[in-house]
Amino acid sequence: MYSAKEAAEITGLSTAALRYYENESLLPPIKRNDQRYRQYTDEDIEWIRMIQCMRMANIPIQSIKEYVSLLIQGGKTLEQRYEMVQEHIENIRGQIANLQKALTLTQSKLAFYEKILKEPLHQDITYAEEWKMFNHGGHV
Amino acid sequence: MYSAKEAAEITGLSTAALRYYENESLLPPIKRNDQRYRQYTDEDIEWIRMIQCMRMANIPIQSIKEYVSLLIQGGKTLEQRYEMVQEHIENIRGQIANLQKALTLTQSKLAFYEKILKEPLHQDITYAEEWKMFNHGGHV
DNA sequence: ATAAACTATAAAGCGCACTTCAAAGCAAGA
DNA sequence: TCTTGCTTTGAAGTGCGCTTTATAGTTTAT
Repeated sequence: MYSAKEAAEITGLSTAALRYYENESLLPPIKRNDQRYRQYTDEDIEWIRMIQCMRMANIPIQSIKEYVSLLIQGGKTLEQRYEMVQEHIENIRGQIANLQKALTLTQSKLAFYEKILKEPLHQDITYAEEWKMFNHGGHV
Repeated sequence: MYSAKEAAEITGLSTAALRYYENESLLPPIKRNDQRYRQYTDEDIEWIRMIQCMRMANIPIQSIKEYVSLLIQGGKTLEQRYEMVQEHIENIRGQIANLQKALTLTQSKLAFYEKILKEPLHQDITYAEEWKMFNHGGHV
């Protein structure tokens, strides 16, 4: 059993964020002691980690909420959850693809800068020319 | 030369977003015709595409602004820009790493669901158990 | 007895990246 | 002339994901 503060330390979230998640029904209602203080179980911590994983994938709070709702309803919602997870995967793949594209372009930019730092040009390049230069293969 | 509407169509942004970028100095001041309407040049469009690339990498407006400011100042800011681009690359790599991690876990989840859909369990699993099951290798 | 440390709640606030609104102007076509 | 369509501006509004604030309660140490 962990206090609010401990749960926050373990997960790296703030106590406020944990309460926010609970209010938004991303977490089940956390047990309280007779002082009405929250007592997070190991299962709660696992649960929080799952939410962190989903947040890491930029899944919106609302979608997590829907998923959690199905999960709590149990076995008969399995197919719906299966479909949601498939969509999440597609979404993550899309994000990765975008980032890869941006990474490639940004690396070209870096290479371009490295080249100029080594062999300085004796003439300034306009902003758009610079962009074109690495975006279209080094020719203005 | 493109009207506001055309520039919006070409880039996929809204005219409002284009004005917002201009106000925030992500774009240089766009030329106007004698009706005071904006006239986007091909260079402006290229410029916008660069911003879109940076936004795709989740680079905040403020950072783009700083980068653009250096770019407009020209050649003597090359090293600063070089460093910024390096940081952007590290940042993008970090984002990709996070997404890869989330993707792996989510794929495990999908595999877990597929298995259960084929060979149904005759007992419900609790939420945290389900998570543990795929997160820790299939054992509760 | 008092202060320090932890907790609780509801409500308001915040930073970001836009979007929407309201009021106005110009220009071409019916 | 009047409507339609495009544009302008500043200001206010929106949605998200929390954070901060204000107020209050309990327990432990000094």
